[in-house]
Amino acid sequence: MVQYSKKFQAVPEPTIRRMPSYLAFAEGLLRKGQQFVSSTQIANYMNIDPTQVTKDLSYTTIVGKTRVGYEVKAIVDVLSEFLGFSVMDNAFLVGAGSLGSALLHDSGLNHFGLKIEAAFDINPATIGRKINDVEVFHIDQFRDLAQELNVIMGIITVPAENAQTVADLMVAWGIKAIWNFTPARIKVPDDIIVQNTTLYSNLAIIFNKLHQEKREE
Amino acid sequence: MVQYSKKFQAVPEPTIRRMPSYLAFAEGLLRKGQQFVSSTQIANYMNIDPTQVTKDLSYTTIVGKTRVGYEVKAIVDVLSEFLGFSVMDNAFLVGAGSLGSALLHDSGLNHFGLKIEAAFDINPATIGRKINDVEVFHIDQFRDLAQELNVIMGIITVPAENAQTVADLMVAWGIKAIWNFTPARIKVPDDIIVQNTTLYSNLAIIFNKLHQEKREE
DNA sequence: AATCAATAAGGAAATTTTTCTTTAATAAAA
DNA sequence: TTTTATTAAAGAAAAATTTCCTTATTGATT
Repeated sequence: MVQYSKKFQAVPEPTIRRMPSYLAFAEGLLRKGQQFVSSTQIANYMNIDPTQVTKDLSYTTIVGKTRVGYEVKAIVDVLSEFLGFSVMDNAFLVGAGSLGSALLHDSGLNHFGLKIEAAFDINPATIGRKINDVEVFHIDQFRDLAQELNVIMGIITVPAENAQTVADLMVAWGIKAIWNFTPARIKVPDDIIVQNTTLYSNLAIIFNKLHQEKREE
Repeated sequence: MVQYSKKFQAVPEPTIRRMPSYLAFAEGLLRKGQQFVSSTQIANYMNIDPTQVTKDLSYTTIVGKTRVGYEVKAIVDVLSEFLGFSVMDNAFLVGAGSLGSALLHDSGLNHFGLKIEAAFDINPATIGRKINDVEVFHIDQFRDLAQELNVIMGIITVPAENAQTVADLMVAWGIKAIWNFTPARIKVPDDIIVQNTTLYSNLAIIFNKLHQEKREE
C-alpha cells in the first residue's frame, strides 16, 4: 500500500462514506439556524456510535467544544472542502441512457463539485440532443473535446459488456479517474482511480437482510 | 446483534457487495461458453486476492474442483438464488424525478428480482403519466394501492428534506424494507430494513483519492 | 509412472474498523 | 461558589475483514 506521512494520514473509506451524510445533516441544521451540534446528536441522526462521529471528524481540522459540540458552520465549510466538494471538477459521461441522463439531470452533482461537460453515446437517436443543457456527442468526438476541456473524470453508464471498451478509451484520452456504474470491473493502469458504484450490490444487501429475517422465523 | 445458528451464518456485507460482480462476470463467461472458472481468474478480474473469492463463495453451496475451478453455470445459478435475484419482489417508488425515472427505466432491476409496481409523486405534471409502463400516482393514493399489491419495498428518490416524511408514510403502509437514495438518514422502527445508497459518498471517495495523489507529489 | 504446478479450502495471522473506557473541560444547576 | 452532567478527545479493547500460510487434491507434463 501507499505510504503516507503522519500529517496526511489516510482516511478510512468508511469514514469518507459517512461524511457526506454529516454534511447533509449540518447543512440542514444551518438552514434551521442551529449554531452548534454535538456528536451525540449527529450519531443519533446517523444511528451510529457517538465516538464514531468524533473519530471521523478528528481526521479533519474541525475541533469541538466540550459541553457544546461542533460549530455547524465549521462542519459545513470544512467538510465541503475536505471532501473536495468546494472545487469544481470536470467530467465526461459515456452512455446517455436512462441512468446516464438521470445523472445529467442531477443538480446534486453540481452542488458537490462535479460538472459534466459533455455526454457521449453511439445511439443516433440521442446524439445531437441536449440533456439538461449538456450536449450528447458521438463517442468518436471524445478525443477532440477532451483536448479542449480540462476533464479529469470519466463516468461510465453504458451496458456492462461495453464498460472495458469505454474505459480503455478514457485512459487513452488522459482521464485520471473513472466512475464506473456498471457491475463489470474494468482493468486500467495503476495510476488511474476507479470507483465502482453498482446499484445491484445494494439490492443484494437488502434481499439478504430480508431473507435472513425469514430464516430466523 | 442478531444471533444466528451456525447453519445460517451471517454473510459479511463486503462479501455480498462483491457477489453481484462475480455474478456479472460469470454470466459473461457463460455467454462466451466457458465452463469453468478459477478463483484466480475471478480475483484477477476483480483486482482482489484469490482467497477472498474462495472465502466469499464458501458462504454459498458452491464447491470448486482442485486444479479446475468453479463451474460457471453453478456460480450463475447459485449466486442468483443466493442474492435473492431469482424471485421477484415488488416495490413502490416515491419521487418520480430524474433519479426516480432512471430507476424506472432500468431493466437491470427487473433482471435482478425487483419489480417496481407503481410510482408516486406530488408534482401534478408527472402524476398520471407512465414512465416505462409504470404509472405515476399522487402520493395520497399510496395507501389504497399498497393494500392491493404485495409490496415489500419502498424506494425513496425525493429531495433529502422530504426523506423522513416519505419514510414515515412507507412504514405506516406496512413496507418491510426501504431503499433510500437521499443523503438524509431516516428513522424507522427496528424491524424495518434500510439501505442507504448515496451517490455522493462515491464522489467523495474519488475526490479524496485524487487529492491524496496531489498531496503525495 | 512419476513429477510438477495450479487450485480449493481451512485455519492463522495481520490489518482495519468499530466500540468501549477513561480523562479533562466546561456549561448549567444547585 | 460548588456540584453535576454533558461533551470532546485520546487511547485501549473488541470485532470484523482481509491477507497469509499450509495442506490436500488433481490435471498436465516429463
